[in-house]
Amino acid sequence: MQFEPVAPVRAYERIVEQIEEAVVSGRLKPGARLPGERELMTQFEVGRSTVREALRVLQAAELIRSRPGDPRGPEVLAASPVALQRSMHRLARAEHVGLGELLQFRMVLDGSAHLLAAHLRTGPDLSALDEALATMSAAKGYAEFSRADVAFHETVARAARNQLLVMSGEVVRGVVLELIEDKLAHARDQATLMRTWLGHHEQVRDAIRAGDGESAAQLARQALYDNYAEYVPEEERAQLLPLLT
Amino acid sequence: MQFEPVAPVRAYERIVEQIEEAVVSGRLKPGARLPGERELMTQFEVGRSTVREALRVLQAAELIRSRPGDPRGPEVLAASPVALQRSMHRLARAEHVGLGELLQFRMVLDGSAHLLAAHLRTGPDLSALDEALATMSAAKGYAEFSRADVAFHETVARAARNQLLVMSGEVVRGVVLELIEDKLAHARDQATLMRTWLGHHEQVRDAIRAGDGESAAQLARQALYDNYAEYVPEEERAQLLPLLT
DNA sequence: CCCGGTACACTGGTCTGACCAGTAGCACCA
DNA sequence: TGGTGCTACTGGTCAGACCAGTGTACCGGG
Repeated sequence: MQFEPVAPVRAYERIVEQIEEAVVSGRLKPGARLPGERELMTQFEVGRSTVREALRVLQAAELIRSRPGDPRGPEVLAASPVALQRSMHRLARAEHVGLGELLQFRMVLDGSAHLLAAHLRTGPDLSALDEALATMSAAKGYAEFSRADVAFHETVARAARNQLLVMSGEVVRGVVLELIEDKLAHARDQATLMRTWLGHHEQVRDAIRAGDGESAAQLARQALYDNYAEYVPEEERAQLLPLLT
Repeated sequence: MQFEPVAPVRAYERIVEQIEEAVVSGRLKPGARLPGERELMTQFEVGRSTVREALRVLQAAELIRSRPGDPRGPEVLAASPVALQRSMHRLARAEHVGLGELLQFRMVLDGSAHLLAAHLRTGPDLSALDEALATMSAAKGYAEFSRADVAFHETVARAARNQLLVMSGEVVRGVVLELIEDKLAHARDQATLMRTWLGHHEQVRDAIRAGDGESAAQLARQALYDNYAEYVPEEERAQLLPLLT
């Protein structure tokens, strides 16, 4: 016979549960408004501090947002990956996940996304890719180019028809960039960098158009390796190689 | 010239920042204790409710845990993926991420983990795999078998030397199982199921031992497809096929 | 000497009531 | 009609209080 540890259930937790259930199940749609705190405390029959702690938790989870002065009450937010991103970011820092692992993970995700995109892409996807490329080549300045680059990757991930891939990719991309953005900012020749990236992406686009998943994945992984591996500590670089076969 | 939206910074947020920084940077190690709430309110020079809201947020992020009555104060927790899991779970439900996407994502992660494991595995990894298999074949009852199965997958992921892969795998596995556990529980012949899984895993183990990454990845993905595809809605099943080449 | 029980100081959880800065919406005015 | 000032009300914060429950130090009995 196995028993489970028992912990007292706090009042604010019950409130979180109820509201979270309503939001996550879709009963409360994004943009909808919760009653104000004073109203909630009569509905739940608790003190305001208890209501507030519950709202704090929901706010930390990016489920709602509340601003002082708004008589319409706290707003229900659309699901977004930023909570996921925060969690992963924290975990990466706390567990001392190095750039090597991060890059390896991104090679896996991006590679798979490209593979799937090549097989599942539709006409509109291809147009979107062309458009993203055009934006990239028209970009002046590194900041703008970087935004366009993100858009390109998102387009690919979307073509792969998998939101998890889109979001995880987004998250890891963010964490990777955060770790090396200072190094990138001081890169000697940003113009050359941008031209190289653009060339890479055009190759990828062509492979996806041709439906050649293996090539697309291969190109994506190789491009990541070529551009970022120099920032990875020597001893971690070996574990990236199996992904380049 | 670009401006950014400005939002007032709440007092509790500043507290969260300070404590989170201390925890995530490792200045406060797991097991360490924070001062009690009354002590914190004098240190931060705020009221207790403000301190409490900050602690609530940190608690929701699984960074600390506090129990009433403990004179040692709130405890700093070790980094764990459960916060990540909660975020992903919420997102999966709210965005209506279907079983198809989930399974696809898991095929990507597990496949890559197996590929890497085959290339990077060491002697102890192989022993651990053998041990996990022994536990599986000795398991009596489905619950025990399932635990051993999880352990096997974790061993593989660990052999791949990538914590992100380990954790993401864990998360997705959890969500997938949650979605179909009821169907699985009523499966007609659990004994046969278990025997099939065991056979799959032995093949995988052999491929990893042989260093044949492609086969290991292939076997892992195929096994997932064979066992779970029947629960995936017909129209989503097509997008799994590109991963089975 | 060790051990089980007890008292106590203190913890976090919750409530009440209050004040403040700041907002949305409305009535008012030009 | 279009701007403008007022006002009711919001969330953020504080102070003080009570309670159930915990850890520990103390104490008495074996």
